[in-house]
Amino acid sequence: MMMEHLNKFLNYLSDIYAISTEAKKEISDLTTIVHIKKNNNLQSIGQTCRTIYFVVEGIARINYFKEDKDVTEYFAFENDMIIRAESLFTGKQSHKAIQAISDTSFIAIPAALLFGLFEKHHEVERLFRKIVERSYVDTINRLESLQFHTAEERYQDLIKKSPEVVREIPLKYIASYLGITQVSLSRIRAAIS
Amino acid sequence: MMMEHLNKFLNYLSDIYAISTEAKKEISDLTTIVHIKKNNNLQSIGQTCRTIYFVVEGIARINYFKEDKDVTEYFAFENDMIIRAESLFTGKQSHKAIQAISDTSFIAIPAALLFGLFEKHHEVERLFRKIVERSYVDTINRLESLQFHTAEERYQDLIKKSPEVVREIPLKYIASYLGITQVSLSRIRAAIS
DNA sequence: CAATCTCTTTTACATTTGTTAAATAATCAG
DNA sequence: CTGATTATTTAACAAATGTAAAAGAGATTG
Repeated sequence: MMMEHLNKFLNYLSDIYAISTEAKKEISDLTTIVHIKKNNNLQSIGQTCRTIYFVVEGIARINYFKEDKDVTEYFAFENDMIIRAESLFTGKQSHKAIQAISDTSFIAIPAALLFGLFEKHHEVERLFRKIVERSYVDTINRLESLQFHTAEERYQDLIKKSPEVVREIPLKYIASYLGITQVSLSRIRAAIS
Repeated sequence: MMMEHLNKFLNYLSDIYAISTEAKKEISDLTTIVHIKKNNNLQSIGQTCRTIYFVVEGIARINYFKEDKDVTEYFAFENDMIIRAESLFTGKQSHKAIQAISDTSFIAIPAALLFGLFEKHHEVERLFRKIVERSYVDTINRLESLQFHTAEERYQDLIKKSPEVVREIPLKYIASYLGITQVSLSRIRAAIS
């Protein structure tokens, strides 16, 4: 485990909720680092998700197939958590994969071990609760955007909120993330420029 | 507080995560019951949400206005929690309201007091974490449905998963919940019958 | 029960988005 | 560098959804 990678993760955690040095140490002991090459999967479709990931470097996405079409559900950049929550929290198999969009380094934490820490360190459970709350709020906001904004509004919002997405991620992935086809996204891009 | 109402709520909690009698007692002490008449608001747009609700009886929804159009974000039936998470968890004002669709009885819990219990009763925080996790998973699943299913698929799914929605809720609310206009929903209904 | 109000459907037309295929541009491997 | 592969755009047409207005159905109230 490279120290600067781990520190990036610990800083991310501290910004959400400060925990004791002791707890940080025990969390650190659970981490391993995983390097995934561009376009390779970190996790495959069909597995039950039992691991929590954090992107130290690079870009990743959660994706699935809807009638042979590759749909991107979520993008994770440096300093983002990436969790297939619908599998981790239910114990059901995930029909989603985690894929590296560029060469990416992840910190991996076995969920069962992290959950084990909750018994001893109440504060770790609190930290994790806050992480889940944040992800939940992000998802609610995305739902609102998909529910009643036009595709063009959604694209403009994305440019504004995450310009790095449009700069660094293939448009084909962005299209399905926005809930439209690539052809439609091309048209929108042509119309607004 | 009517006893059977409180028991309904305590049973709901037990099904998610079993907690001690002591903790149950302390949660119970935080609850009040609120009756809201059909079409009236329990919470209005513009407030910061500081209360957690549970529907004991009746039907409620979370709604907001997008360019003068009334959009339903969420339906809550008997035995559902109803929380404006994007405000409660961020401290920001909510641009969403909670409205009773029929005469509805809610259990209300001041969030600050509940969060206060977390200090003394680790198990209460765990219970609440699990509630948030469930809501998060539900939202992820709805996101997936909005992202890449047709309006007709979304309507059919809703009938299958929640037939009571279509039976008991005005179609104008269902339309915006599905992300479409009422005219479009009428067409879909005509097409499939 | 009649009048009014609200909800739902229908119609006609405009707009957006999807589909398929082809053309162009960009990237990658040898 | 060059050919091959992959990504993006464009075009033409089909399908889905939106908009506005009106008609019909259902509920509510005096």
